Amino acid sequence: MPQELNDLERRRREELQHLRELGVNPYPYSFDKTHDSTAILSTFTDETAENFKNVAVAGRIMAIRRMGKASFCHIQDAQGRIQVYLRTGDIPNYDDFKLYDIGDIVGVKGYVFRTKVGEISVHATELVMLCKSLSPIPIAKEVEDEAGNKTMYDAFQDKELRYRQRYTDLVVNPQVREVFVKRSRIISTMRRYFDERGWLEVETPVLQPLYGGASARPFITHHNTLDMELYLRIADELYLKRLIVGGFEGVYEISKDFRNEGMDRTHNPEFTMMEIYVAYKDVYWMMEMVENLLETITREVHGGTEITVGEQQISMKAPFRRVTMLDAIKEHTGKDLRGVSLEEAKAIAKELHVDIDGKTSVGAIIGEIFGTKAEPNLIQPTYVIDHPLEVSPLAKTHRSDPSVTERFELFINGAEFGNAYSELNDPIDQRERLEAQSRQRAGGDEEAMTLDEDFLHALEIGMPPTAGLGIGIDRLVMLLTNQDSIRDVLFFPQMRRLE
RNA sequence: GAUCCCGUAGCUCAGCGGUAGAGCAUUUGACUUUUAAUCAAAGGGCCGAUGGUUCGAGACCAUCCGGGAUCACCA
Repeated sequence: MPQELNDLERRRREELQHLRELGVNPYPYSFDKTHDSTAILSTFTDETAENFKNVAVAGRIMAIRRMGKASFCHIQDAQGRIQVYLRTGDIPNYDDFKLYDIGDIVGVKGYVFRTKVGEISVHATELVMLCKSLSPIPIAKEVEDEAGNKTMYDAFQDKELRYRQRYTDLVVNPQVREVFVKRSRIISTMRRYFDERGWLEVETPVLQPLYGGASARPFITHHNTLDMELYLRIADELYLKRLIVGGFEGVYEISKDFRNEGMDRTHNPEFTMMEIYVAYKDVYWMMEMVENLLETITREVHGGTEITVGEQQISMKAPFRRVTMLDAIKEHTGKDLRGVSLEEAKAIAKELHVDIDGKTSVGAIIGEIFGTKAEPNLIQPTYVIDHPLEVSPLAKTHRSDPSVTERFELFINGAEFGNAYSELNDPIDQRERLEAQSRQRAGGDEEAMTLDEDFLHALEIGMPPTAGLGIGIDRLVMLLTNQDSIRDVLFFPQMRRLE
């Protein structure tokens, strides 16, 4: 990439050449580590020193302090940092060390000791270059005071560079690594929870001839051989339900969905969704499963159920509060919309200054009022239930109220974290609902669902009563790692192409 | 898509009409337990891009490129 080298880059290439002339391979094949940095730091004591006479550590040089005939450096491995002490006479290639830079990856063999000031360090008897770094990394110096507070000097914090060069970010900013380790643990805990209950992890098409299962605009692509348009999936739902039709009684998928919409703090065009469908269950069973799942994950990641998110203290302990959408609106606006006409609903929306442009049904207006007036206030985990029929085309009608559906959305810290239904399995009802969506589509609503004849055929074959759920994984990770931008929980967030 | 803010050395930033600056990093020298190591010296910049205003622009104006925040849409 860099055609024109700056001084620093030129110098490093000269050092590389110099090493080669000395017969050193700057890119050797392997190195036998015996210890991680933290394994040494956490177990070394003056009494156990005998066990540390012969250790081998490896990592990236993050700091160098040269004092003529002796030098210190810190190397960083996947676990942390450890100091290395190099002294002329103790290693044969001490003179080469001046060709080593911050950013190089080295292997060190030696014995562990404690310096005058008390820092546990490796006294090198062997020093090996494992990878000469040609492009300098930002230097961030970290100081720890007596109280253990760490101060970062000159941290690498330009967000654009951090996102575009996540590898550099990960090298320089150790706390970034933590977020992604937690992300991995959240997903693996969820997977284990499902697997233990016998639900099957499956994979369904990303490239779909029709898209459905959510309201969103898709990415469109083209298959050359078939000469047909394909859509990147916006949801997994319709394929997973086909598998329930096929006889699986519990299936889940954790994978990327794609939505061709705006990007901001909480939206990336590709994002990770978990969807699960369990036969013979309903949405009330699902609520108990989800609160138990999220409490389990929170305990696994935090060691407890209480978390801090921004200014908020949130308890992830089950059970979560349940409230109907109409009650939630009444609670936060004082307005009761039970049984209102379209005209009355419009009047209330206007009174509440809620923008309902393009909303043509009572249900859609109720959904809008809820989203604007009630949702932001739902800080502690709350199941909002009984959504209007019109905004829930894939959910079963409520068993005791035909105007609403058996559905919940889970809200935490004012944002949605999950969406679940008693899945609609009446094929005639489903056809009518999708036809209504088609009419909205014809009326110009680009996000209305398409009519998928094959999906309807599957329902005609017959799907058992089923509970289904979707959880946005990225947002769950944001919540449990206290990050306020989705870009900070994605290794490589979408960025505009550079010139 | 709209509004506001930002773009100066490898990194973090100052400079806001008058000869491009600091700290860290880099180079040279000194230093065999340092830790933002220290001490002395040096190098390093198309000031995001293109136009304009001006005797003179890093700074003021316009357009564009990139980023951030808020809003709209959604998960």
